Amino acid sequence: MSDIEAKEVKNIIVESATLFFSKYGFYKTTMDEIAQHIHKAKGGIYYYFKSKEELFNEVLKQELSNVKAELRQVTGRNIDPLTALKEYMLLRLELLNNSLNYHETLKADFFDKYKFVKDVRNDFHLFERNQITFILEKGMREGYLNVTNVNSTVDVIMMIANSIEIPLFLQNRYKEYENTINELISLITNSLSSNKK
Amino acid sequence: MSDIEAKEVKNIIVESATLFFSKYGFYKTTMDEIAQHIHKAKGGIYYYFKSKEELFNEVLKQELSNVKAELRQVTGRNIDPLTALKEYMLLRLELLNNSLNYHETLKADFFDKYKFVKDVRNDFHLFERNQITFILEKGMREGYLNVTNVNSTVDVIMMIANSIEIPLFLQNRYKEYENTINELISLITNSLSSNKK
DNA sequence: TATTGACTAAAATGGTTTTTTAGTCAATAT
DNA sequence: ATATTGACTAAAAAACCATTTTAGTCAATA
Repeated sequence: MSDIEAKEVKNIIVESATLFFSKYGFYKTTMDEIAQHIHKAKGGIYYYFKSKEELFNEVLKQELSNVKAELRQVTGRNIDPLTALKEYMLLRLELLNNSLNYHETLKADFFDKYKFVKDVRNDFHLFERNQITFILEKGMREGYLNVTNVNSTVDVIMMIANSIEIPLFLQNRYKEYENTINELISLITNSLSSNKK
Repeated sequence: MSDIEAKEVKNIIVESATLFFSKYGFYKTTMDEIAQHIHKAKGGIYYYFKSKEELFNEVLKQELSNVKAELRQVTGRNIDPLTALKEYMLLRLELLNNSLNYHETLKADFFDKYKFVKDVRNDFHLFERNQITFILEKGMREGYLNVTNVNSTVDVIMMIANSIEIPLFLQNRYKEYENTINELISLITNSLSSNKK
């Protein structure tokens, strides 16, 4: 079979897997139901993926890949850095709030049992670090921002962004915190802003 | 027996309970070992506390009461509000990092199973809200701070403070994040600072 | 009022069997 | 060769049952 068709099948598997992993999570999803849903034998999945973990990893990778693509659009636009940072943070939270497989990797039991998602998570963290660094450095060049140490500031923003994920996504406080998130972002941008105006 | 002696026994029970709860946590601690440790019959504990949960609640209450007492000293001192806020946040984290029973209430399984610690937690949150509000309002009066809405700002600070607890205390990232915490506090104070100097 | 210790009911634990499920592989089809 | 199948295995999960532990009670007692 041709490469294109092979890629098709692989994609179909991932699509089906995404469906089930998103709905039932990693544990409650069986390889059999993923296979049955696409009218294939379970063994076939193992022709494309060497394990359930690797399949989940691929699903997670694609999920975050979509998030990255959307976030890149914010960084790409030519707007002032404070607005960019604000929009980046808001969009980031909204997108991740809908990333159900990413949520699974935040859960405590998943966290220490499964190291196999580490690479995808690290990749995403690195991506975000780069995006935020890019925004801040642009802001510095153009005089909108006044930051003594960009790296340290990025560290702080990353720490905050990552820390609020658990209350927001796992404890279902997204609605409750909605207003405060806006204030949080204002506090951050206010702190970084030079008084150039 | 006199009130004083009764209070003594109650305190002894709480002391013993603190010992075991701190070491083994709520689940792994038995009422029997608490009783045996003070050479009393288990039934006796139920003369002073109506349940294991109530006893744990009392232990938690005292633990947080100590934290509150130490934090009040920061707020009480007559220093400039930015320094106060900084010291408050740092001390808060250090004290809570050592509050093992408080940590237990942060754990996911505890979180949704046990509502009985809700009051103590709410009380502590209210206390902190008051302390931070006090610092900010003092700062406003004296012209050190420039905050459009004190309540919203307190919301943000509370959200950040509470959010970082899980990575810090449950995921053991205290050391890893130590430098970043200082930067975080600088970011906050920098944002709130008027340019009075 | 305070304390005891035997008591109960419910939950936790341990061990065993059964079922489910991830992963393999030889056979087969394309 | 490249895919796909479905029966197979080993291991994990679930279900089951017996036993033990433990939270909580209470009548007796100091």
